[in-house]
Amino acid sequence: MARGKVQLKRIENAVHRQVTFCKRRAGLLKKAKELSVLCDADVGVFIFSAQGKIYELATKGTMQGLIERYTKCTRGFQAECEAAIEKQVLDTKDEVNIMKHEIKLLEKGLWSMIGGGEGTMTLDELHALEKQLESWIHHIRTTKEGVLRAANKYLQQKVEEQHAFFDIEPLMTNIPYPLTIPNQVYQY
Amino acid sequence: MARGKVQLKRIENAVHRQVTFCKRRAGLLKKAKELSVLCDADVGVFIFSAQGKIYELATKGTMQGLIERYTKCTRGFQAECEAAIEKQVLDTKDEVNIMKHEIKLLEKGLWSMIGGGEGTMTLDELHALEKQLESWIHHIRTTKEGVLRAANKYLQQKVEEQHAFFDIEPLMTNIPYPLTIPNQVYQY
DNA sequence: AACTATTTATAAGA
DNA sequence: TTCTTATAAATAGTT
Repeated sequence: MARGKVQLKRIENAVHRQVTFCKRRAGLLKKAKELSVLCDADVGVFIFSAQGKIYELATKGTMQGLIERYTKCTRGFQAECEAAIEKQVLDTKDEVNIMKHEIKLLEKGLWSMIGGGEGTMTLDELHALEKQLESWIHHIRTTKEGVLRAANKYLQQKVEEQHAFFDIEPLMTNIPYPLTIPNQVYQY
Repeated sequence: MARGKVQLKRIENAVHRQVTFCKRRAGLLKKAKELSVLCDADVGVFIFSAQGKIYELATKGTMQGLIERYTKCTRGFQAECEAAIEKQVLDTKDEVNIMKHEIKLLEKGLWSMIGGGEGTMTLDELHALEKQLESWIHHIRTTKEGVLRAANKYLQQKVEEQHAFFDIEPLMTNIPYPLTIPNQVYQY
């Protein structure tokens, strides 16, 4: 703004442009500070140079603080961003649910194959099923000696508990029970 | 800057301050735009008036875009937020992977049942399968009183068998297999 | 909101 | 970069 009007377009000469950038950058930050002081305003300015370097000014607190304040007040755009993220998360959760369903189906397949039962089972069917499971476990346990021995240790304790626990009156019912298979997360 | 030097301090007269705010605000945003055009820089400016109103300028894209860029370069608070979101996503993906593993396990178990053998299963897989079976049994035994009572009758027999079974090889081993059986509450 | 006297910012040169 | 200086631009006080 001196010794020549300025054309409002990119300065082609690189040196000239760099010099102008330094000067005007300083001027802009100075103006920002003046505005904040004179008029009791809070101003945030950040400048990315063409080389990617950042110059910034926050007239109150930190730039992050001002940004948070800005974002809180603005809400509109960021809400969309968050909605997009949320959607992605929900999509993934949908995928999880689909997989859970798949797991249920597989488990049901196992159930059906083992017990031959449908959605509800009678007590006798449950008995049979449990026997099947027991035998399957037994089969697994006898497969590997190490597994077997380790299982023994557990079951010897368990048997004690079962004695105490199951010594209740052994009444029978024929109420059919809905068969829901737990979704279990395994730990090793 | 005209007809009197300016004191760099808050303008006390409210009207005067408001007028100056309007003028200088416009000037600041103009300077910011000029800087960006002339020097090929990206500038973000936001101004909170004393009344809490926001005035802003983003010379490229949106203010949010610039803020994100700023934050990425700065590695500040938002990085933590993004990390938290990322963690949530990764946790969900972990869950997916666990479920995929579970599906494989079930498929394998199913296949073994069909094929009549478990020769292709690893020890760990056997363990997991066993846990699943245990949990199912546990489910059967604890879910409904009727089931429990029915199970009692069976288990009272079973306990005898187990006694006989475990009396064969009653000694402990120190093989470190994880043997915790999930004590799980099932929902319907 | 317009005007204008001045101050301030800064383009060009060194 | 920094300084200098002529000049453009911004704006304080006024209307």
